[in-house]
Amino acid sequence: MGEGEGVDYPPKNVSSSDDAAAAAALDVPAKKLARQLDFTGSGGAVPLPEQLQPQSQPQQLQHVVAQSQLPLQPQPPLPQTLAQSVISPQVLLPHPSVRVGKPDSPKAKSRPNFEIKDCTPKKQKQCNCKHSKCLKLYCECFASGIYCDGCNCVNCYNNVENEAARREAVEATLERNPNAFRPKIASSPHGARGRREEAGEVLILAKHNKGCHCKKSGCLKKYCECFQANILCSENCKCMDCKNFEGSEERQALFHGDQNNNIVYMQQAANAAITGAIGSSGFSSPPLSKKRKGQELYFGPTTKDPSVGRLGQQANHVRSPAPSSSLSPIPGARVGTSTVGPSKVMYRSLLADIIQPQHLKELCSVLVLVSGQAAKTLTDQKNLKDKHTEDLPETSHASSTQEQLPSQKEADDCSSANQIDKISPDNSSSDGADAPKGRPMSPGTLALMCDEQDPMFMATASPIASMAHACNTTSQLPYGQGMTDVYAEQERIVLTKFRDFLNRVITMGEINETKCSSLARSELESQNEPIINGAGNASAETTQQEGATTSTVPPMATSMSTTSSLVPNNGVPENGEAKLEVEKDI
DNA sequence: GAGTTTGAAACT
DNA sequence: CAGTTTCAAACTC
Repeated sequence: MGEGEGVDYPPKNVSSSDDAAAAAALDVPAKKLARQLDFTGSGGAVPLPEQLQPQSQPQQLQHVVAQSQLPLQPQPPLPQTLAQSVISPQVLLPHPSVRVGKPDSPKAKSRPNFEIKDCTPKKQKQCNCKHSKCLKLYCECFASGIYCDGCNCVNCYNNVENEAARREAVEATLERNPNAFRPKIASSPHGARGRREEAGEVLILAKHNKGCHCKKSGCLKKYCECFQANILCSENCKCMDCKNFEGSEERQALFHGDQNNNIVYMQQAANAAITGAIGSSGFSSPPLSKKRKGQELYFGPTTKDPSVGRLGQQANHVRSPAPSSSLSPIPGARVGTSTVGPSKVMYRSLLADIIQPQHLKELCSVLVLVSGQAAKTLTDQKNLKDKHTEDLPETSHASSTQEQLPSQKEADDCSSANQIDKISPDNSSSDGADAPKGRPMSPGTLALMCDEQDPMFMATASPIASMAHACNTTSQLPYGQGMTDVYAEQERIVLTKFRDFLNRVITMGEINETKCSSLARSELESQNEPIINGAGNASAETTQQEGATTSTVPPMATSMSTTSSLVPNNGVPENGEAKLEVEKDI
């Protein structure tokens, strides 16, 4: 069924998109809304772009609105963007639902929309609005910038048929709040290096722009936008009796007690492990902007002044995570290395100490190098091949020859560019916006490049992106298949190398696991005490590892020193140069 | 599935 | 800007 078809919606007062009719229809059911719309319509001063024409296609309209109102806003979480840009055909705003997602409606229709979260298809939200006509922010679809489609709403105007009314509503909403359609959740601008993903949390860094105002839910129910977005309450919040802070017993109990969350928890713990593996400890320092509501008591429970209470909480919490840990009856739930008491079971990533930041840089360098070399090698090969065929009667090969020559130039550019250190995060400015000038990216890649502004990510991505950019300043699509092959080869090699790297990491982790298991087992035997850490039962057969439990695992630096080994062989450069010389000779 | 609770959005 | 009302989602039974 199509968008806004009668099956899903009650009979509309307006079946056409006639503006006047739509406006009239709006007047019928709710004068408030009519007034609201008149208010904006008469204003005419709504700072909406002139491109916002009634004749605009929905998507166009949305892009226009989006561009006007969402210029520099922090990007929403990636999955949302992916969902919107790749899947949803009725994308209305590029920053749709940073509004917190809504779980599947129990009344889900037979043909639900889908969105992708973490590459997992998921039903799109479906509203149940009755009185708002889906033209107010009450409506999650409207707020997310999407048309209602397959929703259970009544008297819905958030569809193509009522585009005029909808547009007015958008204007009205924007007039009230220019940021109404902007993401509610923003990544912390300072969290890039302080990033830590606590077990049971996904978006620790993210922060609700406006903050919640919860009073009774303790911010531990989905009434709370922060909780629903899976982020901690921040200093932006004005909530009361908040339990959605780092170290909260209730919060941890919530995550740990619910068996349904176990899988999620494990996955997130794995994320934490991976994240924590970068650096010297499993968990890095606590986040800087987390409050501790329990300490509001010290400032007075009615303290609503953020400048006092929040900051106080914040400061207190930042300086001493230990108290919260000591308050927590849940051992090992999540502890920083500095907060672990002797009786606590400390979780430490099996990858701790293995990967160091410089290793990532090395990895990036290698990937860039390999990619450039692959491009050069491939184009050289093609060139040689073409050179040979050039001698033959020129027929259909002419075009392919023309393809390859510029490609060769690009390859050269790449190789030279690769000699420059492109690891610098400063180069991260080459985001998706540059993509049109550079290498055509897959939608997914493009989405990644566009939406992920995490400096760390960009530091990783930028080399490839900048390389692609640097390599394609002179040519692009016109050269078609030839470069496509090169890109494919580059991608293949880079991914292969990255896979190899990950395999190494996994191997190192497994070694650590084995040793930890042995240690746990030995302690178990010696102390006859239960080991809480799940690693304890990992392998009882690995007793041959006993005796080496105190030895340090070979640091990743060792294997990373073989980062160069990620390169197929060190002779590749020479090889490439040799081929280059051959070409010059030709 | 109906009724209640909750907090954001809208309104005064 | 604070207080109130409206609204729809979340939640409970």
